[in-house]
Amino acid sequence: MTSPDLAAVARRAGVSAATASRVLSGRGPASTASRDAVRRAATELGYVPHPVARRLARGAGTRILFAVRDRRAGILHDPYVTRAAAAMAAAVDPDGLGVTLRRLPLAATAALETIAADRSVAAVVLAGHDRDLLEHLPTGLRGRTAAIGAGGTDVDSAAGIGALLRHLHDTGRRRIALVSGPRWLAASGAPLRAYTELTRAAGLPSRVVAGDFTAERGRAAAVTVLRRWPDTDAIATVSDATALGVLLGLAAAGIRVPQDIAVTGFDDIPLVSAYPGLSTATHPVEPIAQAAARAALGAPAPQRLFPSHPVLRATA
Amino acid sequence: MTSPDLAAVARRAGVSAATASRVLSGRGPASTASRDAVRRAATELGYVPHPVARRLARGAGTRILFAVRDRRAGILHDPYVTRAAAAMAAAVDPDGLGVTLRRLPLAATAALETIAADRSVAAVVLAGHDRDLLEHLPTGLRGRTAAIGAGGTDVDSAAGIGALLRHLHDTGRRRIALVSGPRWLAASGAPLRAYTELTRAAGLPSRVVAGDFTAERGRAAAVTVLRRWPDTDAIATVSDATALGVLLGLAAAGIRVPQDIAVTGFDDIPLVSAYPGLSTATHPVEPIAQAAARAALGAPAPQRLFPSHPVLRATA
DNA sequence: CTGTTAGCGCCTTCAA
DNA sequence: TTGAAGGCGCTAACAG
Repeated sequence: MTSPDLAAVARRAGVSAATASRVLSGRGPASTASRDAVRRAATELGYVPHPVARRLARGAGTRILFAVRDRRAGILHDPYVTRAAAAMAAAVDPDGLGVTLRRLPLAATAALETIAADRSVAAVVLAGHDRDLLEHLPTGLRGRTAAIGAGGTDVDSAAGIGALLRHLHDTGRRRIALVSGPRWLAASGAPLRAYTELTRAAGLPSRVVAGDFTAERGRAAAVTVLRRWPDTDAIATVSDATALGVLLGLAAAGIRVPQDIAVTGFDDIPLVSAYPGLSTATHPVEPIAQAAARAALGAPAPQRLFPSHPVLRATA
Repeated sequence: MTSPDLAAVARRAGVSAATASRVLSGRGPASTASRDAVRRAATELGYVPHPVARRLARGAGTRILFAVRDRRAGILHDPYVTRAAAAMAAAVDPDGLGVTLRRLPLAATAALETIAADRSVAAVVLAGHDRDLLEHLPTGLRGRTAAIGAGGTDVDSAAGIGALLRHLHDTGRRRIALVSGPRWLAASGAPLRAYTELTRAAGLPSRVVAGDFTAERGRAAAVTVLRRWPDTDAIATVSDATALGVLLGLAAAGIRVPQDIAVTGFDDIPLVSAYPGLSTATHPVEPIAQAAARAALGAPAPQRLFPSHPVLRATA
């Protein structure tokens, strides 16, 4: 009842364990004859390599570490993070690997050194990084690290948010505010640049408030916008959560959406955007996370930037 | 720069590797003297056991498999699943393990056999199971499997939903419908029983429609309820997603919430329940998932049933 | 292209 | 209580 090992396969195929290993792992040469013999023996015996033994022998780890840099301890409960983690956990299943989730503080260098020394870690997927972090990766992590977000596998947020901004402009909005992402985050750059370019090109005023992807900050941002620029007629945000907070803030102030102020989100999270009829743009988190996991494991990255499409509903 | 191995620790402590192993793994006898010597040597060298080697030697796997039984392929994108998976991924980090996510078809026996034979799997956490599945676990999985939901670690949904139903009754609702979970799911039983008991005790009519935790089915269920029992004055559901669908369905029919019909959800998902002001009950998914993961790994289960508290907002 | 020989790092009988 | 020896299952360097 115990599964056969490599030796059994080799014996049955009439070759040495080394040859069987070469054939089955696809590393190293092997004649067609022995290749066939080994393959046949393997299927006949129902041989399945032991992933743990394999990893140990190769000196490779057995898990992907999804490291999320953020100042909030609760970041690991964030829908974006949980979705990405789950997608990776499903993606690495065929490889016999697992996924571990860990938060990194903003000053993450020391933590990365620790990770580099952890022999159970096969590869690392980084999120919430800034430029500096990517450029100063520990030597031991180079070649087995991938990033989700700016500089790595990412959604084309500039295109998605750009399209929303253009829609706002096309529908007559002229005083558009943006609730952006936090400054410490590299990924905050692209949407901000898209906004800056568009407002400048269209001769619109620039009204930016920094958010942090939470609804709470969105709400506060809405208040700030109303106070600083009372004639604002649209508020674009960089996440559905932020947009939800903005909606709550506007509702509390008795402002009608979209009549008085239009609102857009970003992410198109199914349950979140459906109810308020949030106008937003898609964010294929799962494919991105899977691509990042594969890239971290050494697969050639087929795609760096995943498209984002506007989804217009009721709020803009 | 390469980390020290057990042999190095043993050498420095003046004992054999076997003794060092016994001390550091906490298995097997060791004199106080050698115990101290080994411990000191280990900390001095900054020794960290190699998780993969350890697991191989013990014949244990390196990952927890979170197996979710469901008929929908998209179940792995469900917020409940992703939250649980992420929580486990964070929880097993200290053990050097990882988490893998996999869907199981309703007829899951064969899949479980495969899992039992997978030597990379240290333990299994099961969700979406029915009674039969738990009772017919493959031998190889017994002792290293835990379940989330009925019969395992679970939220006290009967209490949470019971409290909501009582609230509905207390506020004058007398024709309360329930959109339940799917019949093939063991966890659907508790809320249904709570509903049945309450309606019977209060002499109310029983109006049950089966849902499946999706908003789409919630919407359909609302339509069904309106058609079959037009005088319904409250609709309780077993998930926020379902409740959202119900809200959308009622809105489409021009029905006012809560004036005409009150609506309750279950889960209290932050972003989801906030905007419509959904009245719901809490569901501590993360603690439950962590407890299940620990239980699967052999830790004594400290708690089987986690409390659920009603959260009253605008819809009921 | 192939087999032999050593590991990978730890755990676990077994005899002392 | 301890050490020696032999795995766990597979891979990699090295002759041949």
